[in-house]
Amino acid sequence: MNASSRFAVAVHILLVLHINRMIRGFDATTSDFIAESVNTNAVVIRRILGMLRKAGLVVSQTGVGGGSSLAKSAEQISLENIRVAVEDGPLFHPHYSEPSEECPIGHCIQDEIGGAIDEAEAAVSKVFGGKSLAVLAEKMIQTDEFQTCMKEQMAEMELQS
Amino acid sequence: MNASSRFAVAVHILLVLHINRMIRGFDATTSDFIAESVNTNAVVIRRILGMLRKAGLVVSQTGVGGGSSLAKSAEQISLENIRVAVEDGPLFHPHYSEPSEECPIGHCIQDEIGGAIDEAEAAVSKVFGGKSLAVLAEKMIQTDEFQTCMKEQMAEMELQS
DNA sequence: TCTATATGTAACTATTTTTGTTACGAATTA
DNA sequence: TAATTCGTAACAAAAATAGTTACATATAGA
Repeated sequence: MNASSRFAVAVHILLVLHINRMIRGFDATTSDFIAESVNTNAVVIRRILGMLRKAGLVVSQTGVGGGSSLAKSAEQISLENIRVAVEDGPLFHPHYSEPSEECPIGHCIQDEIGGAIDEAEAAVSKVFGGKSLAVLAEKMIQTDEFQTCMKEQMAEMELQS
Repeated sequence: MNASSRFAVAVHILLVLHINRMIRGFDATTSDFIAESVNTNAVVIRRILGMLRKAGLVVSQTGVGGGSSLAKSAEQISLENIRVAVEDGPLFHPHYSEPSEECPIGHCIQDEIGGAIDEAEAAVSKVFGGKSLAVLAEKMIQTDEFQTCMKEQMAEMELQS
């Protein structure tokens, strides 16, 4: 593996916020709730929520009844917005620890390879930029798997209340 | 930063092999020579050369006068060939440590996000697949920086012999 | 105002990945 | 046989990521 899992987790987090508001009618979702869905520690979730907050994708509130929710509509949030918010730096290293100054190749290579890398990154941005959280959620909601699982959960919640 | 620097180093290595054969007339280049250009340990270079060998991009020979050289023409080697040879696994994690089975989102998210990631990877492959080592080298050779630096080096080599 | 609930963040540990280094056997040339 | 050169194992060092505990701060509501 190459990159961190923050991107995938961030998408998961935002999907939970979106779906909780759309389907379950929650105004805000707590980091504990999200942590259970992702199956990790709530602090890990809060860390990523912090990055998403800085990027203006979510808002959070402390205290009773607090939690996080989307700062914009799901149509206005692209996967590229999410990626940029949580993955820092380029997809590929354009260089490494100081190539030799004496060698003509070491000297010039970084510009050449850098250009190719920039193109690749632009291509990734275009793909992710064209996919909104809303569309992703829509596709997910329509799967049988999701419908079945959601029904079970809602039924459980009814019983408990 | 996100990924390893192996890709950039591998491109550097192959450029050295190509240019040493084209310009300097070397049949094979030693890992020590490459290591000086990249400015790292020769074992690091041999490790990456091993991956490039497995991918059929270079051939190596032990013993006096040995070293490595390109297994194909530089026109037949694309940046994508190089990337695949040295970077394992996907550019992005499609998932992370087991999301909750009970949560409908954790349950379904991986397929949805996986599709987007596959598209992004395909875009990267296309960009890198369209760039050959030969074209990269050609561009580099034509820079003033390279020409100046190369002349100096060749002059030094004349003096020494 | 007091209490329960949540966040925000620092600090620390553990794990994994990558890189650097030493060492040495095997292959090759002269 | 001697001098090179590779291939690879073994280990150390460094960096990035993820997980955990702890606690100050903010908020809602009794």
